[in-house]
Amino acid sequence: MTRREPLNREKVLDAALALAGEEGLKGLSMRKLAKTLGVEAMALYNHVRNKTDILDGIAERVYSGIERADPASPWQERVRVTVLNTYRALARHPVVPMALATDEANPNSVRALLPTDDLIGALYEAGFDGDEVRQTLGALNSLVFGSLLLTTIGFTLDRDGEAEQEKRDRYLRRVDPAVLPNFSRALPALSAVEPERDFIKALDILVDGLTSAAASGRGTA
Amino acid sequence: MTRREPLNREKVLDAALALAGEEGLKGLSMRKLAKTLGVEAMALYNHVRNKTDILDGIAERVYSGIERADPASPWQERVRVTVLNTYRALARHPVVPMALATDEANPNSVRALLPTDDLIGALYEAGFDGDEVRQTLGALNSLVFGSLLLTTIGFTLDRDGEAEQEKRDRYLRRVDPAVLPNFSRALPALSAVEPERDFIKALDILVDGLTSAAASGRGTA
DNA sequence: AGCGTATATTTACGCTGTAAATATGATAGA
DNA sequence: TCTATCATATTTACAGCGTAAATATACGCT
Repeated sequence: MTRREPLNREKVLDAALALAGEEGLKGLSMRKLAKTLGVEAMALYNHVRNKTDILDGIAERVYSGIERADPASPWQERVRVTVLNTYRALARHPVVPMALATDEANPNSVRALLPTDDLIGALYEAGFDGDEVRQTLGALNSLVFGSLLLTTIGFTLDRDGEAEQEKRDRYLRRVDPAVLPNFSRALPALSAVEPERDFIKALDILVDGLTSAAASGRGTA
Repeated sequence: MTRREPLNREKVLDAALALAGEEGLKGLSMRKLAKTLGVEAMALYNHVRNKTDILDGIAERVYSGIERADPASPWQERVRVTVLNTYRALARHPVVPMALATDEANPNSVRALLPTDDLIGALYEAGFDGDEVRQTLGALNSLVFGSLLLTTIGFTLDRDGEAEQEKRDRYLRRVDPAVLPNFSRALPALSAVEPERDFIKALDILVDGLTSAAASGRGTA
């Protein structure tokens, strides 16, 4: 009976990310998490302050995995790439936007703020002032978060194994064309096959808008 | 001792909306809700199927309160007004976007889908096809949700009475200008005084982008 | 050998949603 | 008026949650 090697913070966060990936945010509990590690719940508290600390940890980890844009590229490209990389990193771990949206987590490290710093840098370089930077940053973040959350919800498996998707279908099939004519016309096209493609289109519209705003702001065009 | 008049679904939903407004989504529990109604928790189940039903109910109620745009106005205006009215209705009850984002609620009634139907109608009128409608609708919804969630989080009171805002301030004051130069330059401007104004700016950029897309799509300009 | 230290477990508390059984009280019919 | 019915409210109970506190275990070091 050799003693298994002890737990540590990284292993706990690994397991938490994995469990949350399978069972969602609500499915991530200290007891279940401990079980996947072959340990009792309270053992986790030797490596992690509390559950919030776990959520902060995985948020921070995912944020730290965001690839940074080439600092030599023009500011529009830097904005586009940074935001898209943020989207992609978060899309791989939908728990993170969910935990942030419900205020259960906050990425705390400086490392996690680097992409935001890049973004702000690009916006300053475009000629925006502080207020415009805040407004634009908010718009970009909102689009990322909103897109991720909206595409995430409604696709988890239910307890009894029925996919939410089926329930949603059954519900949508009831839509009365007389009452919601446009909605029912659009129904067949409404489920996005490639959410990222849709996101990119919206992002491009936004970035184009920023370009015009920047140009007129500087009187350069 | 006159018998008090009985509960009903509407009163339960009223109280739920009020309690959630004061204590947030996590603070809304069956027991606390019952207490505000002077009743035991299980009494609620005579008027409401379960907690999800309550969340669905308040979501549906808030969605039903969205003011509809003038159907005679041009499609851009209809999009703008519908989306803005959605934002305003949800901003009055931040629990609703939160519950939707975490998949704890779904507005189920046809009445709640009317604004979306209006929106889709406007987009079809602009000349978009089904895929473009889905993509655009997603972008608009994402912006609404993202904006609301991002401005909601981080401003709730903590258990011990310290405002999150102070904690955030303390944290942000640590930001090292050498590591995050752009971030720390933008810091003073980063807290939005009027989130709705920022939202409108982003919305306008998006709607302008849609106008161009619609025009080029039809070859009208 | 024995002590200190890091790690893991046990037990317990107050909270959650809600199933099931019970109690209450107003109303309708005889 | 007495009683049966029925909607409503309460009580009790259970499994789950996060985590504080006390306890147990086992390793490295002197």
